[in-house]
Amino acid sequence: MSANTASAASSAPALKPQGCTNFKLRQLLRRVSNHYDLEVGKSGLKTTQYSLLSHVLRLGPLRPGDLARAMTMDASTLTRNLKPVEAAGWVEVGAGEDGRSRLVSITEAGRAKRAEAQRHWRVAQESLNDVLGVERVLALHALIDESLALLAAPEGESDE
Amino acid sequence: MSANTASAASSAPALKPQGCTNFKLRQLLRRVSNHYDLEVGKSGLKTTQYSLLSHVLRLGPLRPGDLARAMTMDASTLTRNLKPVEAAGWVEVGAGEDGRSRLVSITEAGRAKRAEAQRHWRVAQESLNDVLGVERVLALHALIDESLALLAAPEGESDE
DNA sequence: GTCAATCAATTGCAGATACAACAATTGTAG
DNA sequence: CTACAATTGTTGTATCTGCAATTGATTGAC
Repeated sequence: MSANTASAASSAPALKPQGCTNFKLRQLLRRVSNHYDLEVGKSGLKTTQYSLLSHVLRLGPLRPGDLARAMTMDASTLTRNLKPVEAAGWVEVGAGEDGRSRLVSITEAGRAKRAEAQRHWRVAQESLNDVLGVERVLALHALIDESLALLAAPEGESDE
Repeated sequence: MSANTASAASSAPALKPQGCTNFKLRQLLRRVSNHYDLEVGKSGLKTTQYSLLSHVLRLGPLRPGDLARAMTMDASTLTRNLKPVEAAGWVEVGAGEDGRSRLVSITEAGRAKRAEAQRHWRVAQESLNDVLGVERVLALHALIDESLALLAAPEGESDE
């Protein structure tokens, strides 16, 4: 795996990456977000809200904490992101088993809105595939997935 | 799911990308941002502020609009992001030639702070290179740069 | 049975992001 | 010289983001 500095490789002069990965990612996200929002926004959903609804739909009723973990975001961020979506009646946040935990579920209106937004999302995704080229998008996805796996949460969910 | 993923797209019918590029990018940015912030934060700068300072340093005194364009962000975002950095005395926003335009420049304190932060940034970048592998980071940078070029701003910045 | 440690979620705080609307200035046509 | 368009930047509004501290509830230790 860690083929570090392939010794005397013919084509790998082992150049160091130039520029800041964080900044580059931010730049790209801004552009890509804008691209999706232009399309998904037609449904009245922000693309972030579409992602949120999709996760709640797929992962069924679940606790906020688990949802946040599944989406790789801070629990407090999720709490706030749920607010407008809940206010719109697209999700419900009810009581969980514990008195401390809750359960997030999608509503009927949420299902409908999500389905509507999905059509727009698909257009946006196809359009992105066209602009960037399917192979590039595939490569990007693969890199992101690999990177996410390597940058696992600081939390210890493995053995302990 | 399929066990293929041979990647070689020589003649394959090109499978479609799975998942939402926007969401994936957001996930990765969250993790990567956190990674940088843990290190750069030691200098008292957010990584975004480090990027801002670096651009002001490199592009010399320049107008907010030009800076925003260079950083691929909305002008209004820049206005606000400048606030805390200006309040800390790291940049100055003075009058431009026009009565309407201004000029953003880095201060001495800003230069010092940026140099300090740069040392931390370098640690974070090297660390990221280690965790992800230099080749992966290089590939990611290349993909991002290509994608940014293809997703050029809607504005007409043609001919130059 | 009581109290501390733990867990789940929220709130305080600070910043990042952008679209739309606005204000100020400058350029230009008439 | 005036009225209108174009340029430049900032606010209003809304959302996204996360760390630290807090609230509320459960569990574990004694």
